Amino acid sequence: MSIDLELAPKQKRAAGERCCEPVVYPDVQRDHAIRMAEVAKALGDPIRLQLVDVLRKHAGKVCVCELVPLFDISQSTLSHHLKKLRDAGIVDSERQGLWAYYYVIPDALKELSAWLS
Amino acid sequence: MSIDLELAPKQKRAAGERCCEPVVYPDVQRDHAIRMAEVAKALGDPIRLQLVDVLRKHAGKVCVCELVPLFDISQSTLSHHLKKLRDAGIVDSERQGLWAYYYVIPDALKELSAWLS
DNA sequence: CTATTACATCGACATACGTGAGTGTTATTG
DNA sequence: CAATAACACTCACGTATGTCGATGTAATAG
Repeated sequence: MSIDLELAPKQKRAAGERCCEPVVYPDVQRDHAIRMAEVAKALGDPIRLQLVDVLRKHAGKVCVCELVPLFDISQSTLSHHLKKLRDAGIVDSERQGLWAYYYVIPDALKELSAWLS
Repeated sequence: MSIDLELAPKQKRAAGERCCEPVVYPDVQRDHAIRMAEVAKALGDPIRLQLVDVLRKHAGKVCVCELVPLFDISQSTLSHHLKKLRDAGIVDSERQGLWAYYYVIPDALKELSAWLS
C-alpha cells in the first residue's frame, strides 16, 4: 500500500549543486492513489460523511425519506450528495416502489481505511 | 465515533401518511464530521494523497526539493498542495536555510482512520 | 384518469479548486 | 554587493462544487 522509494540523504549542500537526486515514482501506487483520492474526495463534505455514517451504522438499507429530515438541506441537494457517493462507488441504492433505499457497498472504504491505518 | 440514532421501521405505507418519523440528529457528531471531512477533502486529490504517502513513509522530515521531481506539476502547484495539507492540519514544515522540510503531524489522520475502520 | 408522493434531474448561481507563469522573499555563494 | 537557489505567494483562467427552485418521472391512492 505504500511506495518503495529511496530518497537522497537530507543535508545542506552548497548552492549550485543539486540538493537531491531525482527519484523515480513507481506507477503502481498511482492507480491506488487516484482511487483512494476519489473516495476521500467524496467523503470530503460534512453532509456526505454523515450520510455514510448513518448508512454504515444501519446494516440494512435506509430509505431516503429517513435521511432528508436529518440535514438542513433541500431534498434535491441531498439527492445530489447521494449521487456523488454513488459515483464514487461508496454507496448503492435500490428502488422499491416510491421509495429508494441506500446502503454502503461492503469494502468500499477498505482500501482507504487500510492505507490510513 | 458513530451517532446514536433510531430510525423508524422501514416498510411501505399508504401515501398521505408520513413514511417515517422525523429524527433528531445529535450535534455531537457534527463537529467530528466537519473535522473529518476537512481531512478527507485535503486527501481528495491524488497528488496530495501521494504526498502524504511519501511523508508518512519517511519518519523524518522530507525536503521539498525531493518532492518536486516526484510529480509532473510545477513547483508552485506543489507548494499550493502543501499549503492545503498544512491548512488541513495534516502536515507541518520547518525551514532550514534555503530548504523546507515537511512532515506529517502525528495523529493527524487518527480520527478519520478510526472512523473508517 | 387525476392527484399525490418520493425521488432524480435540470438550470442557474456564487464560490472553491487545480494549475502554471510570474514575482517576491530569504538565505547562501562568490 | 550581485548572483543564485529554494520556496511561498499572487494573479489569472477554466473547471468543478454545493446549493436551491423548478421540473421530470415513476408509482400509488382514490
